Amino acid sequence: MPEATTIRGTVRDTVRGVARSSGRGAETRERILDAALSSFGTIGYDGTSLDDLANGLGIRKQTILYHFVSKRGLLGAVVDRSAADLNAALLEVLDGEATDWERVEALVRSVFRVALEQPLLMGLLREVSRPGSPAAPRLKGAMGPLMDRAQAWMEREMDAGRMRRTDAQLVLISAYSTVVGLATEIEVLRAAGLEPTMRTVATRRRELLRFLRASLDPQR
Amino acid sequence: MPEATTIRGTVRDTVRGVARSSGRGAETRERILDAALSSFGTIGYDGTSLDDLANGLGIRKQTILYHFVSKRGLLGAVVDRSAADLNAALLEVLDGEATDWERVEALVRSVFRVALEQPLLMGLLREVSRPGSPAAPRLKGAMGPLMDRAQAWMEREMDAGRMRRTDAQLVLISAYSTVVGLATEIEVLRAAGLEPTMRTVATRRRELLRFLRASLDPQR
DNA sequence: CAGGGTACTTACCAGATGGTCAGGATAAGT
DNA sequence: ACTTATCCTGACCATCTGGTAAGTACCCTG
Repeated sequence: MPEATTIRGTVRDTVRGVARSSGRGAETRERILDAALSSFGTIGYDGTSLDDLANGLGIRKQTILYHFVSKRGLLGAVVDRSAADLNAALLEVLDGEATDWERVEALVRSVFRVALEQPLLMGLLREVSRPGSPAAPRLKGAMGPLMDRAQAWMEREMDAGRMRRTDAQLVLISAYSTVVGLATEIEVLRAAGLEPTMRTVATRRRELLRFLRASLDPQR
Repeated sequence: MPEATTIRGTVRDTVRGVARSSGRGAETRERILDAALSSFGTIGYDGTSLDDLANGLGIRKQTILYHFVSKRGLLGAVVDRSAADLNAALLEVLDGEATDWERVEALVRSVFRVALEQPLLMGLLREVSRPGSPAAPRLKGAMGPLMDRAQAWMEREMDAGRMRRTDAQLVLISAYSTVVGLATEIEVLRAAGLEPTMRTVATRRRELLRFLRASLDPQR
């Protein structure tokens, strides 16, 4: 399943640490990561077999293991890359000049843009957010610092009276769940025979913004 | 993992069709279903091994296969029973005397009550709502008629001018996703080291009601 | 052209998985 | 006492799983 390979990699290559030898193998490596993201995000980690993954790529399973050592290693790499994508999108906003509510709005729009470009990524997040997932700690490690930074910023805003005082972490988790829930919603839509449109996603985004405004806006 | 076996089965036994011979084996059958629901809803269908399931029950794997023929059969039975639980809760409201907005509110409260009593059920729904799931058609078959009925009712309300005219199916799917998303949210909360409280769930419920009101309330 | 690293493959394996088959135990019916 | 049906189990198996070991082909560099 080619799965609409959406335009990726704008920022990624400069972000990812090792930068990989960039020889011929880098392309294969990238193709494996794409296919793995797709598979993990839809049929899940346990449901994914390395043989199937390799066959779908016209490659031998051992090639995957050569690049990523183990199945868990592959999952780890996929999570790292995806987290880097999300981080890049969010950092762009956090380092931008938008302030107060504008910044919140920019953050939400940024995340939803990523979700639209790479719907599979949401599926991966959902898969990996489960407590038993082998990559749960890794995700936490990759996304945690950013979440902490966002939380700290929110609390500073609260101290300054520009945000209503609430549990910042709870609000963040709620927002995270909403975004990840997009994956479920899209799948349910498809199961019901409806192709998800921009409108359905926009509705969710509007609802999230409304929730955030109600939680954070200092006046009322 | 005993997993807080919550009070189940009030209505179920009268609902489930076959009623099973109710001999000695019925108890074992029920215990298997409980354990399977727990396992499928947390570590997923693929992540569940019949051997582990059986060991956890102090039983041999063949006993499971005797009762449910195959692993898919077991999943099907779990889905059927869970769908029956949900159906019973919803039918109670749909056959009740509440009307208009009161009825919507009663439906939402009813579903959230079930979600609170049986959090595992939401995990199962999420697992089974995925396109590749072997039980996806079964879930559709079990829940579809009720959804259709709800949709038809909403459209009658719209025709009568008691509800704002929108895409009823889309609203229903959105609500469904929100409820199922509870499973994800609870897991993320736990992963963040927070024990989910009544408050977090209540917030979600309030948000869903707000969304429904905004979508359906005829006056603005 | 020798040597070494990179990319990928064939051959192979130990363990786990879902599933089959042939029973054994117990209780109920005749 | 004989049968029958229900419930459960041990022995066994084909297949698939992730993973290892040992190559092969292809660069590049000295």
